Amino acid sequence: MHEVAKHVGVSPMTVSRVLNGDANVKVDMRQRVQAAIKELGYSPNQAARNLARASTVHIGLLYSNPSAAYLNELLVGVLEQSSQAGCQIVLEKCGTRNERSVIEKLLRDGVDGILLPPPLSDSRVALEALRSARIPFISVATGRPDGEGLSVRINDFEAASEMTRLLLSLGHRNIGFIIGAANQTASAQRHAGFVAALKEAGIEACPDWIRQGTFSYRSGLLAAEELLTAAEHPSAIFASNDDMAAAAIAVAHRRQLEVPKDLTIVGFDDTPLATTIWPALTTVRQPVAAMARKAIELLLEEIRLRGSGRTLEPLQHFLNFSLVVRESSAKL
Amino acid sequence: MHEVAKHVGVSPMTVSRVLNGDANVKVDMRQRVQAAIKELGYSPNQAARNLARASTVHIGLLYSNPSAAYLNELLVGVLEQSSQAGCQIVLEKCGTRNERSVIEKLLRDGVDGILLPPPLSDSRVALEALRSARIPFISVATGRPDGEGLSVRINDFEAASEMTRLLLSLGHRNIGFIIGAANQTASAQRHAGFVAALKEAGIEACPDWIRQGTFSYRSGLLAAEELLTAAEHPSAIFASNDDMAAAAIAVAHRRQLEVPKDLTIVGFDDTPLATTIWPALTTVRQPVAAMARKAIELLLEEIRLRGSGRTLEPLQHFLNFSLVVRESSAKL
DNA sequence: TTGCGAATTGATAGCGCTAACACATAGAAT
DNA sequence: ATTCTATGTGTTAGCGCTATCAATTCGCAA
Repeated sequence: MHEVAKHVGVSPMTVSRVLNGDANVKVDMRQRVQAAIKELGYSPNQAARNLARASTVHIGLLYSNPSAAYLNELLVGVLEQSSQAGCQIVLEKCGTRNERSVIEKLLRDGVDGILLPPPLSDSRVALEALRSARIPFISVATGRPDGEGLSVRINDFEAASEMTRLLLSLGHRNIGFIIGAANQTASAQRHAGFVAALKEAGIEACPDWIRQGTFSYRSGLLAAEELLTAAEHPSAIFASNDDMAAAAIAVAHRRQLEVPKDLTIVGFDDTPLATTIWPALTTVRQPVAAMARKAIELLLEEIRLRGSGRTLEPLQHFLNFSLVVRESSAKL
Repeated sequence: MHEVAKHVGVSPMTVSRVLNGDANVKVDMRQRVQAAIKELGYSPNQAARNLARASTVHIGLLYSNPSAAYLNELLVGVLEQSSQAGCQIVLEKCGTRNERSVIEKLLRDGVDGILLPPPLSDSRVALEALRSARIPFISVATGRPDGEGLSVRINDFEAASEMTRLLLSLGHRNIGFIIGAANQTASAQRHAGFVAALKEAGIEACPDWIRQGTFSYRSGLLAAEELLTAAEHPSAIFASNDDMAAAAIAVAHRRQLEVPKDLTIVGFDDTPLATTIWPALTTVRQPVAAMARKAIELLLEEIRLRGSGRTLEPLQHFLNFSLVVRESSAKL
């Protein structure tokens, strides 16, 4: 840092201020410092920053099994960003009934903020507990209505619409849909996106071909069973996540239906499962690692701001999804 | 730390020495200090240690997609241990052909040690590159013969034997086996464990019912297809990992065989997939998170030792596996 | 007994950064 | 013109720990 300071001809303190985004630095000063930082390839020593600040930021990561599919990629993103930002992650597993007590444990442990992956990001109890504790938190991949704190997500509605349009473009008109867990807002948005895209194409969604699931493989099995039992069944099934799509494939195979020759099946999320099974799933890719990184970044900003009395305004940060076409979909 | 020092009536330096396992501390002194540490609930500030040591230990974690099943749990363990130990993790993804270049990149980035999860832990190329670079490394879940550096693993042979004994105890005598990828030593050990347990029960393994797989779902599909096509098929199939077991279930269902009523299928690893599918897999649980923690711990020790010229002797650390009985297995 | 090396402990000086305050300078208000 | 405030920058003093070397103690041979 001294190098940088000398190079610009200022005191190290000014460099520090630039690094920490202090408001009281002249614009051209800031730019000169940033230029020097880049030129010298300087990167701050996190250990020293933490030591000088006399505290390391601790971020609680509350995860629960149901979202195990995300966890993998989420952790990759969290690990990257946290080691880069020099904050510590406190992992805590939590069931569906003990959110409150686990959150209280994290608070006792002195975490400075909490990261909430699904399905916790949609848990009323958890959100209530966090809000009343007035601790900064951010939810990942939730579909909560705007204005309720920080979140990082993709546009589930748009993603589902786009996937539906893909199915339509493949010639499918009779499309079955398996809705996700009712308690997760993303489910409703995906469902709405599906219906909207159909309507856009002048097709009325057939209620018989829409089944409620819970995001679990088991629920996918049941839903697909129903969809494929009818004398006349859809030519394509759009499941709200990969687990249920995988289940649908299993059911299809049991009924001697070839995928994708006799039936197109697509999923959502692009979890490892999508490429494990055969045929590999056509699905919607969520950039979970990137979402995790962004979430940590925003959360740290919020924590820093709170420390100085201010606060980040409610913000939904959207990341781009993408369609991944693999072997489970085909032209009708 | 000063508190502790005052409490014992020594200088902080002595406390530091105890913490770092310095050899030159009298035994009773060490004990008094440790007692005080425990009594006062003192825990060292990692940021300060890293700063004072003028360097943070960086551990490279080289992962490749094929082992995605482990990754999740592995990362949980890595995250916990690394934040506790105050070292930084450098994640690096690597394909099957570019091990060498990725390792070189990690070395250029200045990592102090490397953690090798499967299947990299069995890659000759990777091991060779690491050995010639003389960098500390540890492999997780490899079956390499003894005397080749550090590793943390379970006893694959024993685990497979025990699972086989479980199948035998359920009354199965005609047991099919799907071998794992030929290039991973754990595959051979699992296979050997299976054969040994059969022999122990006075049964000769039937070559027709042993198929080579590659740990992939796809290979499991092929192998199971062959095993179940024969007029007389086994009453149980033991797949060397969960992916292949899941594939075997899919094949069974396609052939209208109920699992476990008509066919018992068991896996190995207890990946998330085991509980995703239905019926949930009876499998062997590897404590991957614990293995990761232990690996980080050993690796740090080795790095520290190398710094002072010594070195940890080649060591295979074994952790306990366990059998997890779920719905995919039943009495004959 | 004296002396000497080894073993053990203490004192000092930072590691790289930032909080807190001190100090300029410029413009606004009086 | 004088005082005041806001803004920008520099100075000082650590954050909690460890490397290094100095100081002390101890055991034991001469």
